[in-house]
Amino acid sequence: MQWPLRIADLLAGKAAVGSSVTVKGWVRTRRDSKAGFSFINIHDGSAFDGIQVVAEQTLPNYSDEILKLGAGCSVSITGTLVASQGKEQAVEVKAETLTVLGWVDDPETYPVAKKRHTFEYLRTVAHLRPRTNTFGAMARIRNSASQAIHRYFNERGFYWVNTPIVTASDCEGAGELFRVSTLDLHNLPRTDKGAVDFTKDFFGSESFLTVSGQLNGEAYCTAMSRIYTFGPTFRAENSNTSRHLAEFWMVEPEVAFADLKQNADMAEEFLQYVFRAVLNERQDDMAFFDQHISQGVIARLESVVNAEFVRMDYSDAITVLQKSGKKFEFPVQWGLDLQSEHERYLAEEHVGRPVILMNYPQAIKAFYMRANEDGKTCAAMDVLAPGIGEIIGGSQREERLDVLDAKMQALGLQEGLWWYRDLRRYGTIPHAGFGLGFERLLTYITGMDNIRDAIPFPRVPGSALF
RNA sequence: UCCACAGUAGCUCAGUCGGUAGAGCAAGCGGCUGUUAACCGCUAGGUCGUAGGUUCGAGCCCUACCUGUGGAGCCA
Repeated sequence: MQWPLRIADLLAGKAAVGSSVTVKGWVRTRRDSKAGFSFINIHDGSAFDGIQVVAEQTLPNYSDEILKLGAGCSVSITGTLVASQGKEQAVEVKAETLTVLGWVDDPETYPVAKKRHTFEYLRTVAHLRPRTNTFGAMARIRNSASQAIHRYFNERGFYWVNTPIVTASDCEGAGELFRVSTLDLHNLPRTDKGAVDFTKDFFGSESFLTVSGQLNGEAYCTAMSRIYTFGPTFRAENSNTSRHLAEFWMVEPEVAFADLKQNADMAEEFLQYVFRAVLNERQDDMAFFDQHISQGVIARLESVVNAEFVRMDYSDAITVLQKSGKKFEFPVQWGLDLQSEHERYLAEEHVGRPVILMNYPQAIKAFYMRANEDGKTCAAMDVLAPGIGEIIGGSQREERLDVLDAKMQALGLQEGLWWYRDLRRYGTIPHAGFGLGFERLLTYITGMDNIRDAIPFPRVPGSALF
């Protein structure tokens, strides 16, 4: 199939000046010259910039259509690609025909006017916000990062595994789960004892939306050696912050025959790979974020790409915090989890770039993390990034059946997760992996403040609009 | 869930001591110009988040609720 050239292609010089081209897209602005022509800026989403179309008054529909074009109208233009006389662009299209495909029915109330809007307002018109500079740029960067993630793993022999969205185990980890059910809430089936009878439910048992693909991922890891998941994840926590979504995308690699050190090395290489790809592929969009959203984001990413991440043991981090002389709201003491303020101090002030903390106390980490020889800590790691805190959490997994059994028994998990236990009964191996919140990665890349602006249609407590 | 702040024109906001609402941008019309967040002029645009209450009188004071934002907790 022969695909038509996009505006990005025209701007990149893929059509010769003087050749006939067709541009289809949406009007951003129109400026008229009384010399008898109009400038129309057209965007089609293929690049940060649009292309300028010059429409002369000799066009048959000039006065009754072209002079009425405004932001949001869709058009198809055929004309000649010419060198621009203006300074802001190299080429423009001299229109020979301009067809209006769709008008804006009420320009005064068109939600995405030719003016600055707050992100807060644009969330209320999320179906139209991809037409703005910021959200168009975000959509392209999101895609670029997604593709880079798949490429990184593919080039290293990983298989992308599609783990289930619906799960029957409510013990995948901490966190509130969304219930999935077809039972009639107004007329629930009951057991003899009066409890809800979930054997009558669609799946024959209580079921939920997944909070992580990791446990299923481990099953494929212990056969395919290197796998990763990249898909939606759901948390029903009532978290109202700029860093939380009820529905978000998570990347979870799982590597057989790997230990914690290799896991940390992978996390670093992975982040650098993705950052480098976005910096290369989306220079136009990154320049916009750097200039208008968060000054210095490009330099920040470049420094992360070029510098080795600092690695630090949890125990040493505690010492650093205690010796910092800073007054923290929450106590710093070995055995306690680190608070946002502590993580921020370590990444932003003490180190100044991403830092990988390793070997946390077992008691504050998940049951599947491998117990260390000291009997107190486990092979867990968190990658802390300046500005957002924890961006990656991972660990070497507990592969010893007896050690895992002891932990699962204490939590009452061995019945529901019998199959997870089987992975240690049948050819167990050392393995490790991590989880990365994709939208958090995007806020870090772009410098956007609110995670709701890093996903097309955000789902948060109290809102599942669009 | 907790704490704080906010809700006035399509959007962003101002509104003094409680006395029946104003600007900028956007929009419409006109002017000017190879323009580029164009510029200049004119016009239109409001049940002040909702429901109660206090008062002769509420955008303003009080109560409740709703919604949004920031921070905390939980986490990715």
